Order: sequence, then C-alpha cells, then structure tokens
Amino acid sequence: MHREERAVLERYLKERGLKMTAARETVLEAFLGLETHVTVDDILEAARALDPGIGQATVFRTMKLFADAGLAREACRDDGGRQYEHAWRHAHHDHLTCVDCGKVVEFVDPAIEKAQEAVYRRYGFTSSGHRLELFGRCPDCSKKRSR
Amino acid sequence: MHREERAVLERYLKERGLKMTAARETVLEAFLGLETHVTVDDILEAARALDPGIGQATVFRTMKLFADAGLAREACRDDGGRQYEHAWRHAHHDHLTCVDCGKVVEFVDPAIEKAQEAVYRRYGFTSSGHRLELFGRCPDCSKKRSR
DNA sequence: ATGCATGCAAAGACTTTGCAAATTC
DNA sequence: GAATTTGCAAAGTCTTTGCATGCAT
Repeated sequence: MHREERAVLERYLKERGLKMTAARETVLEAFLGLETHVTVDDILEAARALDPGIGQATVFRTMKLFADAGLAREACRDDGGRQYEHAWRHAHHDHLTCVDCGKVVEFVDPAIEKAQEAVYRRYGFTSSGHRLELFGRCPDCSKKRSR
Repeated sequence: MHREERAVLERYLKERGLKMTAARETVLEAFLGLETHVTVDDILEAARALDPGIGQATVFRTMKLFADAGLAREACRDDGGRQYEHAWRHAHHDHLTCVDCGKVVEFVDPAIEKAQEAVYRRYGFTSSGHRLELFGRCPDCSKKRSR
C-alpha cells in the first residue's frame, strides 16, 4: 500500500542518512489511511491500532519529519489546534469550511489564484504559497438553520 | 484615548450586566496601543507597563471578552501560536506576509473577494467570513537574497 | 560497531479554572 | 449588599526533550 509515498520517504531518509524503521512505516500507513485533516491524536490512535506499542512522542517526531519530507502539511485551526493534511499527490487547494458541522470542501479557483498573483505583483513580493480558508454554512446546515 | 472603542466595550458590558473595571480599561488601552497582530504575552507586557498589578489570567479572559465584543479578532499562526488583531474600525483585510523578515502588508482585493463569493455560490454555502494569507518575500528581502 | 530512533516519563509552553478577596453597580 | 471580577496558584492541554535501550545500516 501507498508505495509511492513510501518511496518518497525512503529517498528523503537516505538523502540525510536517516533510517527507515517500523515505527515510521506504521505512522505513514496510519496517516495515509485517514482522511486528510487530522490531529496528532487521530494519527496516534490509528497508529496504535496497527501497532499498540507506538509512543506519542514518536508520532510527533514522525509527523514533523513527514512535513519536511513533503508528505504532510502542517495546518492550524482557529482554536489553535494543530492538524496535518496529506500533501503528496494532493495538489494545492483551498478550504471551504462549514462553521456548523465542520464539513470541509477542498477547492481550487483559477480566478482567485490569478488575482493573488496580481496582489504579489502590486506589492513587489515574490510568491511562496498561500492559505485561504472560507467559512460559511453548508447547504444542509443552512436548511436546518432557516427552519 | 480610544473613546469609540471604549464606548463599544461599555455598551457590550451593559447589555449583559457585566462591569467596566480598571483592569478592562487597562487591557483595552494596552491592546489598542500596540500594532495589530500581537500575542497575549505582548498584551500582558504592555498592560503591566500601565499597571504592574495586572494578572495573566485577566488578560486571557479579557481578550476573549474583547473578541466577543468585536474589538479584537482571534487569529493563529502556522506554528500554533495565538494572536489577536484589532477588529474595530479596522475593516476586513487579508495578509501578505514576508517569510524572511515577517513584515505584514494588509490588503483588500476586490477581484479576490468577488471570486470568493462565486465559490460560495458554486458549493451552495452561505458566507460567514474568510481568512487569506499570502506568503512570499518582500522587495527588500528579495533583493538581499538575489545578491 | 556506530549512531540514529524509540518509548517512557519528565519538563515546557501556553491556557484555563477554582477560590478567596476586592471591586463595581 | 449582591454579584461580578481579580490575581494567584493549581490544574489542564498539547508538545518537546532527556535518556537508556533497541535497531538499522
């Protein structure tokens, strides 16, 4: 499973003289098996389902490693909680989040991307990424609310 | 100083039977006297400069109150640190942050705002705000880097 | 063999909460 | 006077670090 991500990790490790270990494999499988947008705790729980011996510190350390290897992306919720998203073969996207039920829609909008480039030019900045989160109420929650 | 913000706070407090206290005034002055984008610690330090007796818990509690009163806006950095921004008479804006020196440019781009509305419509969501942060390198840092 | 990685537990950073005393209305 | 607020310290979270042991190379 997840052969490609595993190859990415192995290459990353080899490049810096680090080691492929059982714990790293387990955390990788656990992380990839979950939907994107998970907390360290979610990952720990999933990892322990595969191997109960996994330590919490290992998950923290491993996820930092994955982030650096380009397999995960560190994000943060407004309440300060940290989350990780899948980053490999998971193109850039923005988020549309329902403030009631928490549902997240991922989208990419060319018009927005283009307008952002114009902003960079306007201020003479060199672009290096962005984060856009739209908040609102999803169709279901809107309906419930108007009743 | 800051008469208008003070009036907003007083009205907010009166509406719910809460009290205007010296500590709240102090924290308000401290917060407004700082530039936007500050941590609780920045505010605590500034507040203690005005009144050394201010407790840390009071600042936490008071900033939550201000956020609810519409005077402050809670934000969060990617490293998980919490920040507060001024929210009163400080229209909605997005951020363009220099990844090298940390400088922040606030901007509003009508094309982006418009494109966002289209995204809401596309997914049937009701809008309730957004957060956009562009990362890049400011002109100064770009120059330094290319040398 | 060497040195990186692990799990545990302790330590840290940040935030919240319980409480008695002080303050506001 | 009744009720909210405060500052302190204790308790909670979440995350990182130190260390002896275990493993990958």
